Amino acid sequence: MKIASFNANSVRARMPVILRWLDINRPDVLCIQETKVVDAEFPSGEFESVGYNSVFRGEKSYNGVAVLSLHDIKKVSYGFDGAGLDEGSRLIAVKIGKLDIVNTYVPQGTSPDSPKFKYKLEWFGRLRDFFSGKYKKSGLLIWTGDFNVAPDPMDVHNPKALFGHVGFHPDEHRALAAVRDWGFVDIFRKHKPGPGQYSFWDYRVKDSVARGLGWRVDHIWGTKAAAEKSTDSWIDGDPRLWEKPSDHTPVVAEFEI
DNA sequence: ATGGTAGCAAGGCTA
Repeated sequence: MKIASFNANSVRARMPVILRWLDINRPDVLCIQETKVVDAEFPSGEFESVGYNSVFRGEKSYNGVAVLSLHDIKKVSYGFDGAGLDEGSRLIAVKIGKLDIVNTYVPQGTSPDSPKFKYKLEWFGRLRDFFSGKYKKSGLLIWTGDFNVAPDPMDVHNPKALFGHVGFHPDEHRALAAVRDWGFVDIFRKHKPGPGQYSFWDYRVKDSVARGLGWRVDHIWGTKAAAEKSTDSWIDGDPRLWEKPSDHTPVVAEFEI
């Protein structure tokens, strides 16, 4: 089973990139964030025509999450409450085969002095409660998506300069670690322990990709049982270099399931 | 990288 996560920064603007990447890689599951589209306009027909089922929850202009799969997508729920009345467009949970999969677009936080930053920290707390209330630590659970946090100094290109910035702030590290300590393993890091591996390069930084000015904020984590089933994980930097790219690129993990 | 680019949607917000 090959599972991938991609912050598309608009699913409609990114259709050529997504379809090209699906054609090359044929993942069993693709989790998408920042779809930026209401459900009525989600391009499910285009995905279906290339073999992918899809479930999704979005809103106008902002946020939005989706899961595409070659297989049946079961036990679909939206947001922390399951119905999507609260945070429906940032969290979608599914079951595909033996794997429970939770796809999140964590609030970005804007800046540490913003109310949105506090909201981001609280969001991680609600997410931990969501996991502890709905899943077993011993189960086969994957948490993936844009976490909007680089967990470790090696996950940013300049940890000294960026320390304390949104995305690499000690309060975020504590909040993320509290979710991790419920029972998650960083599956990418299990397979690729070295530095310099990024999933996001800011559009606003000139030649950010060529100059290596990236961040690793997109993740595939799993319970111990899921991590033990993983056989490899990598970041595919190619789509960030294609025409009309997202500012993120896909992260992938394979499982012997 | 305190400036810059991209997306949505039609001006300003979000990232």
